[in-house]
Amino acid sequence: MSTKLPKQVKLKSEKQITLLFKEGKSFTAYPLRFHYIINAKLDSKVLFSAPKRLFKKAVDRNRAKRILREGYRKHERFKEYSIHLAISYLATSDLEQTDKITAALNKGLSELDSHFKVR
RNA sequence: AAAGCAGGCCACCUUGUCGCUUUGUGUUUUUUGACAAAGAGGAAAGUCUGGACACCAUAGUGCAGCGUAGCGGGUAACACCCGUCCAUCGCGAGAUGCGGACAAGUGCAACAGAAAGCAAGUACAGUUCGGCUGUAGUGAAAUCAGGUAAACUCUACGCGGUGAAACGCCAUGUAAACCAAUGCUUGAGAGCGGCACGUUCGAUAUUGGAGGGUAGGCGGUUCGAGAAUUCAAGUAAUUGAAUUCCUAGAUAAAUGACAGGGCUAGACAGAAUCCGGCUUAUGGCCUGCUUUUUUU
Repeated sequence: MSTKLPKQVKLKSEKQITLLFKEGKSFTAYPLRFHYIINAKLDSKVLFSAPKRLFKKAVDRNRAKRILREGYRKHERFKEYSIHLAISYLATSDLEQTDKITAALNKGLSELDSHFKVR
């Protein structure tokens, strides 16, 4: 596995997304919120979101999602997991502090790791 | 030099590594993987306007409604642009536009005045003896072709609706629903945007076909009122000709990260069918001009 993140890995289907947010489990690692479904039949797929409610400008939404995607891209192991994952950015500002965000991302991902291993 | 006016240009640059989207090359059963090229804006924004395009009838007629408004020109079109007159503002460079019509009708008008329309009328003079005419007096204006249309109104010109989630196709495909043809009687009702006209369709039967919803894919979709350069016409907006170029095309939505250098900081801000404009947000550079002051 490499550090690539091609199109196929993104979660796109509207049905699967609504299922993920409705049925999936979730936890928070401020300023991020993780939703996930673990199922052996699933391919690993991920989506990143930044709500329009909190980020009025499209530039900021793009930036938040790019930071998350770049942080996730470095973690190769998740691409082999059978998981559908959504990572949402739920703070209003502080997009400049990329360190904090990536730290939160790492924390959340390691927590997710533990969840996965329990299964 | 300071303050100001107008116009134009740029939108941090660069090297390396990793990563994203599209296209091409070539490999492979296919996928993956490889290499190469290209990859956000001047406002991509607000959705305020004018079109193209698609469907509803080839988008019709009258009324209503809405928009525009000196004059001339430009344009696919416009509420936009150019020229020019006028008005207002500014010492000025310049800026702004609420600039059609009050010889159709209705309405409105501070103060003054008898009176600013339906009711009156002071003084003097003239007189064809009629409140007929003139002068004085108030006022911007006095019985009249005064003012006012960011008052109703009138005139001229323009305007049908919906909006890329339009629309066309593929695949999946259960039922009374959908479509076509034939037949039949009443023409209920529907397209139809506010009304009327007009026009198209139109209930139940038979036969044939495969439609709608949901999820998915392809097209529409980026070659265009296109860009650059030169020449010509025009005061200009703009137009014509020649040559060259192809310049984002995503779809839970592609441009990012890390490290180094220049100068350490680098604004507003992210395409979503496509063009013309307007408006708003915003960093910097340049050019011309105006006023004031100083020096020669």
